[in-house]
Amino acid sequence: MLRYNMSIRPAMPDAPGPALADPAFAAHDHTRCTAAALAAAEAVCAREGGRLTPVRRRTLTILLEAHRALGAYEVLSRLAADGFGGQPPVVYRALDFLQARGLVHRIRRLNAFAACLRPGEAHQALFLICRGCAAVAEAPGGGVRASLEAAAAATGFAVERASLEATGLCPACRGEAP
Amino acid sequence: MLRYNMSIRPAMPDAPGPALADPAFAAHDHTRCTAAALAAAEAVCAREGGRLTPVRRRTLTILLEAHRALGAYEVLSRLAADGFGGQPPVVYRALDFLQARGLVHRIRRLNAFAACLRPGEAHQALFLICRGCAAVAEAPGGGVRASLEAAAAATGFAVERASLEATGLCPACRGEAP
DNA sequence: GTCTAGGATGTTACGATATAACATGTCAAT
DNA sequence: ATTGACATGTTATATCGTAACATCCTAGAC
Ligand SMILES: [Zn+2]
Ligand SMILES: [Zn+2]
Ligand SMILES: [Zn+2]
Ligand SMILES: [Zn+2]
Repeated sequence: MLRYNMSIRPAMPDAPGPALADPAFAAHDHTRCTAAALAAAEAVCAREGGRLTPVRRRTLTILLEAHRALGAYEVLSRLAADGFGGQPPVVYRALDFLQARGLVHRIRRLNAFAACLRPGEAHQALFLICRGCAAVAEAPGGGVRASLEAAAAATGFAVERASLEATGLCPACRGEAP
Repeated sequence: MLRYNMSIRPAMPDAPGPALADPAFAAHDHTRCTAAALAAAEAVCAREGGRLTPVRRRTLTILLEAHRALGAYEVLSRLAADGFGGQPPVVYRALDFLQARGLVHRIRRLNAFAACLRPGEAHQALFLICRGCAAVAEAPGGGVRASLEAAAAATGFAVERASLEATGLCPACRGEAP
């Protein structure tokens, strides 16, 4: 198990903006999770239909490699740098495709997108956004989702999709700035 | 108890867009809840500081009277029609003020704002957004919030604010289009 | 009453995010 | 080869949100 900031992206401050999205602010082997996610993406497309075309694949790998939440225009500029069309619809369409298959999540509080860390598995994402370091973690939100459905059922509402996002302080930032 | 569409806004189709925000898709006396919310707003300002100036008061009553989620520019155009400044910062500042005091909620999935239905009471809002009729209900989300905090605690994350929003079908629309 | 400092509002200008609409291209099945 | 479905490229524009600065109002100090 590798410490993310120590070994995976040692010399890439990568400017400010929404940051890391890892399982729960915990370290992990990033190259491995990227490869796994890409393989899962192929499998999902094979199963659910739709082709993982070059733009779509590149969009996904951009999000996986960045390993943090990126704005659509940030993704777009990287796509353009790689020779793909540089207009907004290109990236929004790719993101739509990936979102529809659960390979990418949208984080509404940030107007940003992040690669899913559990592609292929049915799950409810819960995003924890640190206001100290801008890190974003995708945590399992199954329990929260169940609780939400119970609350909704009390009013007769049938939940189809839920967005669960919280802001606060990650473990590291709690120590620094309590 | 009055049936909202029958007696409160009988002749006002009010165009499409995000719709009603009532306690749980249930009917209620709207003039009463508007007056109560305004009184609560005065009390909150007296207690927490800040003045409920004309623009701010009017912004709040616009949301209360619309009784649904409104985009900032929708609110703005109504403010302008009432003689208040017609520039975006006017409405965004008023909305910021009201949000900071819990008198208005922001609904991120809709890029819209709705008057709080429990002003003055500490509470976690849970928004239920119907994809059939675009109605929006603010339900009590205390239980969901507790569940979310438990999930976050498992990763050492300290939750400060949470947005809980679900899309699905309201009771009425479930019957019509199951 | 005047002065003054902080807060509130008005206004210009711009930045950031997202989509509509249409043209073009690709590919696999007939 | 033809065709139809899907995918991409491109132009233009819609929608949402903020920075920065000028002006004004108001409450307390004197
Ligand atoms: Zn996920
Ligand atoms: Zn942090
Ligand atoms: Zn509320
Ligand atoms: Zn409905």
